[in-house]
Amino acid sequence: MGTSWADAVENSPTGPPGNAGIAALKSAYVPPHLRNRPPASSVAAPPSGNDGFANARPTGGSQWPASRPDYGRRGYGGGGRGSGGWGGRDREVNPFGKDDAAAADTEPAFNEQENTGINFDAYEDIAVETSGQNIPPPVTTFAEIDLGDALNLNIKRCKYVKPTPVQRYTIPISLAGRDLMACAQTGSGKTAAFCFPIISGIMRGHIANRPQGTRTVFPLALILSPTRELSVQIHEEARKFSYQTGVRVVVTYGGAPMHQQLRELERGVDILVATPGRLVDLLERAKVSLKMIRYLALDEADRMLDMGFEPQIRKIVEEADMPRPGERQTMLFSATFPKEIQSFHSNRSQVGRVGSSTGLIVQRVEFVREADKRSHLMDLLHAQRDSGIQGKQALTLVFVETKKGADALEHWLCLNEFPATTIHGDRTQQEREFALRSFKSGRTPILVATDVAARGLDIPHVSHVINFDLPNDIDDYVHRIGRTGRAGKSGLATAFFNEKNMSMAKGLGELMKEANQEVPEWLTRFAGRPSYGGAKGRHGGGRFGGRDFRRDSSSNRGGSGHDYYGGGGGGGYGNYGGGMGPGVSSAWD
DNA sequence: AAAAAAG
Repeated sequence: MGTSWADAVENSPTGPPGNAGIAALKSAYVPPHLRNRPPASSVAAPPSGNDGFANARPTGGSQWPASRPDYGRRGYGGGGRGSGGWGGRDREVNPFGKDDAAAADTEPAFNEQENTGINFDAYEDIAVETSGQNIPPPVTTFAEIDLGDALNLNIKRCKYVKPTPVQRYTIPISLAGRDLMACAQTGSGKTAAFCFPIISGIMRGHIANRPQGTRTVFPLALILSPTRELSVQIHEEARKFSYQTGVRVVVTYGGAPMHQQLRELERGVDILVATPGRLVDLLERAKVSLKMIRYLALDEADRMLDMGFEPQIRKIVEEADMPRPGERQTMLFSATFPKEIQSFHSNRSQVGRVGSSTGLIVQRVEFVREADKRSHLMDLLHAQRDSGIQGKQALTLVFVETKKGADALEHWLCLNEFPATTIHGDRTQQEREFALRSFKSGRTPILVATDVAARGLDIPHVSHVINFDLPNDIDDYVHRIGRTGRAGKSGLATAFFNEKNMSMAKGLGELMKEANQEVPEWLTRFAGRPSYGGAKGRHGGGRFGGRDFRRDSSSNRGGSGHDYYGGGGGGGYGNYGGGMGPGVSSAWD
């Protein structure tokens, strides 16, 4: 498999040694039965001197004071900074709405965690490993990192009391100007993890003047995500973090009229959140230039580096005017990373993993013949309706394989008086967004979805994920069930398994076993069949010919393993040495 | 083989 395009994303072939070193963290979710084991930490990668932006000069008299004494004044953002920032006449809408009344000073701290939606206690015991040379140490409080007054106030407004593990480890790394690759779910505070350093860096960094007198805009940071809804979600969060910092965040995505997005862009943009297709369009129309990009963040990075996105990502990262690696900071985030992506990083990489919330999900798998799926689904829905689970705030997400299948199932559910809606790529963007809102609000507490909803979407109160059709890739399964058990809450995931899913038997069984779930005997039996067992992982059934590295490393337990040492990306994976021995071979260990 | 992402 050609890796050069991904190398362009992540590596610096020409830069000085280590200049584009991917600093990251490695961590492992530790289920309750294995906790209280000391977290491993290894430092093995070659030096990474990518401090290109870490040592951004103090701003001196620039318009970007590290802290803004005027943050209390609404609608003021200090205009006149090229294409970025809020124009003086613009009034910045308060993204916190009425909640902001409680914003700062008087809010008592003791119950704030309640409101974050993140069950911090569930994260307390997560072991985190980092690997790489001279990794900045993790922090335990936001106070330890100087993000600036305005950003700190927004953190307070968000009612974040202390950083989540992914934030504790990645923020210092990012602030030090290092590239990183981190494995974590959105509900674990991932968006903040890459937004805080970007916002902080833009505020205090020295910003060269952006070209004037052109309608082209020059964002300083680019955040890419694989679906429109995810981009919208990231934008909403990023707006909160950047409120009254003077840093302007704009989102662009397809399926919506372009002129409105263009108007937003022309009002100034510092951080651009985008889906690849629309961004390519904007680049070709010269509406956007990437010349000034200092930060590139890929959310759901494994999907972004997937074959289907390759041409677009290549255009954006290689063929447009984006600064090369080493001249920009690159951050990759995903809940799963196939080993091929890791090998792209070669021996400069440091790969991380932060507690996936999968351990908080009860996983069940049931053998359901294709023809029985609907009635079985009906049984489940009836049961949870009767037991009151399907209240207003308990949502059920049903994944199916095809768009057509989604429509059909939604129709059937509605006929049977189950309030359902559907989201998939054949619906208009308006319909998609309406469906998502209707689901979130509980108006239609059943959402039938294709994989468009599998990744990254943070929907509170999804109590049940049903894999009506199982995916063909264990990573997709991990992403899908990650829609429940968000932010440290518990959730239920039910999968319908039948003879069409034999290729998943081994992977699913292993995954469930390692997550300390009850594995049906029949599934183990299927997994043991030589014709099915492990064919996928070993011979490349996945998109990358492999699976999430956690899974790979666990399948390497017995033997020849470690193909990542010699593997494709031109380099070792030696940094695994101390941190990822057999004893720590899996996320679920 | 399917889904997503431009119109």
